[in-house]
Amino acid sequence: MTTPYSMEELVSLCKRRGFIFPASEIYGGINGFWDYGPLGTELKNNLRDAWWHDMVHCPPMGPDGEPLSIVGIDSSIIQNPKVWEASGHVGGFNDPMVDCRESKSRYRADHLLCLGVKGDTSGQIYAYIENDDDSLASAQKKLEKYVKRTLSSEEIDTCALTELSVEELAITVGPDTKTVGTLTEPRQFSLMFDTTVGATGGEENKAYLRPETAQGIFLNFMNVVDTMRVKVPFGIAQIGKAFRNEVTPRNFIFRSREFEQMELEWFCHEDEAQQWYAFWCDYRKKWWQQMGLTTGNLQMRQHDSDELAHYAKEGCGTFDIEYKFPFTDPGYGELEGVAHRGNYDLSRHTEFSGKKINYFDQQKNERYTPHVIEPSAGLSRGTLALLCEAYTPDDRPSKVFMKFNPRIAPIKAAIFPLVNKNGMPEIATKLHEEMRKQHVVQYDAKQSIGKRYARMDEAGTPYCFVIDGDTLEDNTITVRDRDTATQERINIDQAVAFLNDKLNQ
RNA sequence: GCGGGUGUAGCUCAAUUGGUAGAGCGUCAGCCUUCCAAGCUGAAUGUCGACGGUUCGAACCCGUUCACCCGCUCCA
Repeated sequence: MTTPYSMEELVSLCKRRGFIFPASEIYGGINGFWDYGPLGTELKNNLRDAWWHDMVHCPPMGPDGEPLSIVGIDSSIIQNPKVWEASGHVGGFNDPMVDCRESKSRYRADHLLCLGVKGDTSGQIYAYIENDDDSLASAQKKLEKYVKRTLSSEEIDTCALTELSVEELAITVGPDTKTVGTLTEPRQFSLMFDTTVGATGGEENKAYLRPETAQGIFLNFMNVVDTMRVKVPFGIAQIGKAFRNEVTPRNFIFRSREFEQMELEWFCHEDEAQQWYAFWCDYRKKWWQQMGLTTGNLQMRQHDSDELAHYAKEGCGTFDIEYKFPFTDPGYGELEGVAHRGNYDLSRHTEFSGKKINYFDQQKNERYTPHVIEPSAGLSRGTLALLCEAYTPDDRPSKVFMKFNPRIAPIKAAIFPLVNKNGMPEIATKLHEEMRKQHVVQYDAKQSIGKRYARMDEAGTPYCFVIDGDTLEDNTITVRDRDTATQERINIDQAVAFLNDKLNQ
């Protein structure tokens, strides 16, 4: 089944109803950046708060039935630049790229290898893609055609494309072309944002905006162990902005250059890591379902070994929780990655800083560097998934409504006087003032009741309380349900309890 | 980064072969209204994405640029 609506419709509603706007729009916008409007901010904050509550304040029970121990931190976006050398990001996020002018293809330079005849510096060189048998066969075929004979493996010289000189690159044939010299020189694509610390500037003061929040947690591992009386296994959580100079920002807020992450680093003994990995994969999928992603648009996917990140190679892999967005349909896009990072990060920081970063288990009398299971979720992407999931075309007057889970809906309820006279506004205003002490609610007395319902449908408000003529007689009001557009009548004194009850379901 | 497309009011879109911008919806005000964008009256809103050029005159033609969408590419 394909998505019954287009991304343009959703983007249009987000703009129209104040969820998301293009950043610096009056200046023509800026590629890869978006602003959250009033409703989008509420929505995102609700998702963020739900995560913090469910992961830090009230985490799930562990496999042994005991509550998990998780604490939160909020680390600086800018850290000592050595952090990113130790983490591998300075190396790993600086991929040299090569473009082919003829085939319009782009390759990672360090993923290209080259074939040539041994000892022959005047002939042609043929590039092929690493670990791609077809590409290798094609390159060898082209080389043999060029020298007009079959070559034995002893006669063929292989080297990395990055080792070629400018002259050699000029006589190189790209993987997907037959002419020489179509490949550009390898260019660095730095995925990390540079900035300068200090007013005087200068290269020696260069620093980076963090490309992930995780490192701030590893940096503070010993601080937390020394101050919080935590025992392994335990977790440290953090929510915050991260920055990446994506080559191609695309698909609304899905791949933006400034985004928010919700990351947990779960520290455990190596022997238990596999068990915790399975535990977190399972729990995190359930969590997303609880947030309202329940229609089968979620899937779990184990990474292939060749797509593992540099930090995950030591461990046992990465599981992606993916969502079927309208722009990925029928494919899926990553919402959260649950990675087994091994003890890569703590070990690297031990090595680069020279500081002791480990844990001593008094019971076992064992000192070790904990392994890490990392459920790393995208708050921005999660917000987008909630928007995509909620968007529900319908034949009602608004033609569409946002079917948010009440727990994460930006506005929980609206209070209307049926008509703006006869004492109804006074009662409605009083109810509104009572309700807003506990929940985000809106009062609206303007225009017809139908328009007010329609507005709330597009904002995704799950309940509308209406004070009508009967209220004056018997103290009852109607509650209109967003999803069914049906009403029930309750006593006005029970309205707050009614809403509390619905939001806690 | 490449190829294609789009850019006019908050949103969706018009504007005859170049003659200094309109509609619907929404928004706002008033009246009316006892339950689903109802009705009546009125109002506000655009440097036609930006810059430059051609022209007596450009939303329209040309160039550059920016943003968004689609397809490649990339994706910790």
